[in-house]
Amino acid sequence: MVSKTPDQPAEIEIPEEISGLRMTRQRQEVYRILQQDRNHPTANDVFMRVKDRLPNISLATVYNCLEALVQHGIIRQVNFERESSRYCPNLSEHGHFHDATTGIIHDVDFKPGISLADVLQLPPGALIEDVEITLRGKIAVS
Amino acid sequence: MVSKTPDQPAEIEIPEEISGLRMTRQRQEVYRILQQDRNHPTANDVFMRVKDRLPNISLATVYNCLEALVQHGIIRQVNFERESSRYCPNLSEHGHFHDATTGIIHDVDFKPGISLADVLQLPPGALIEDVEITLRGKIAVS
DNA sequence: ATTATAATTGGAATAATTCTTGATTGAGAC
DNA sequence: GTCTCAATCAAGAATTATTCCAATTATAAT
Repeated sequence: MVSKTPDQPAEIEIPEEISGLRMTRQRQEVYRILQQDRNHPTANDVFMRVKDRLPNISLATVYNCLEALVQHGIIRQVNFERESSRYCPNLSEHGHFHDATTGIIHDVDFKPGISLADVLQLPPGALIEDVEITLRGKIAVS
Repeated sequence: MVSKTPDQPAEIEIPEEISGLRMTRQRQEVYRILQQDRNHPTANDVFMRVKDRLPNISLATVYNCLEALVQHGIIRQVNFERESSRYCPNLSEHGHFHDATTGIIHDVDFKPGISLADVLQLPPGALIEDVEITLRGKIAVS
């Protein structure tokens, strides 16, 4: 797995509180990693990386932090089939394309001006709270 | 959980072989239940129901049957968040709306003439093999 | 400083699913 | 009909991601 994170990443300023969530040191570091590693890491991926800065952090805490961030709408949880959940700081409405060849997960945006509700025949009165669009396939080599 | 299955459902004819998969008794009964119970049952739901006809079947066999049917494109596996997988005999391209109030899962079709590839900005060369669209929300009472 | 509240930790527990192994079945050859 | 072989099935053990729990630590409020 290739990481694009530079050795000395520009520090990301993280406020003490986001959306009413107290940003403890652990939550800050977990969030920072998601900002830096855009490859949709799993909880365990985050755990391994966060230990560089917080050697005593536990996996349970990473799960707790991720859950708190998800609950407060600061990050999103992404599921592929029955694999480990992955986490993503991109809050815009978007889907994910999972390249079966490389394992890379690409964010997929809607074409401009299009929303999912425009193209689906939803049950009458349906109020959507959450959407998950996952695509799996290959990228043809040209 | 309410079942809409009548007590004496019309028997469904199931061929001996579908898509090259030998339709054993166990696979037939598992498939029959999916045809009859359109509420997207879990493996365990299927297991409990199939025992009426095959009292000696094991849960592992239900999993094996479901996997074989999925592999051969006879049914689809549907995942919601990290819950148990559910299974669905509707093979047309469609999504699922999970009503958080009732727990009911509704199939959601595309508006006529629209396909997902029309509305997404896919990575160049992407060949989609599988799509999963899951919506979660509530249905407003009018 | 004291108290109350919330967060963290490490390990145990859970639950869905998969794996393993041996028994059974069924289709075709004879 | 029965023999053979591969596929399938059954039962329980194993796995794995995740959650829970109880004890400790940190933070905030008074």
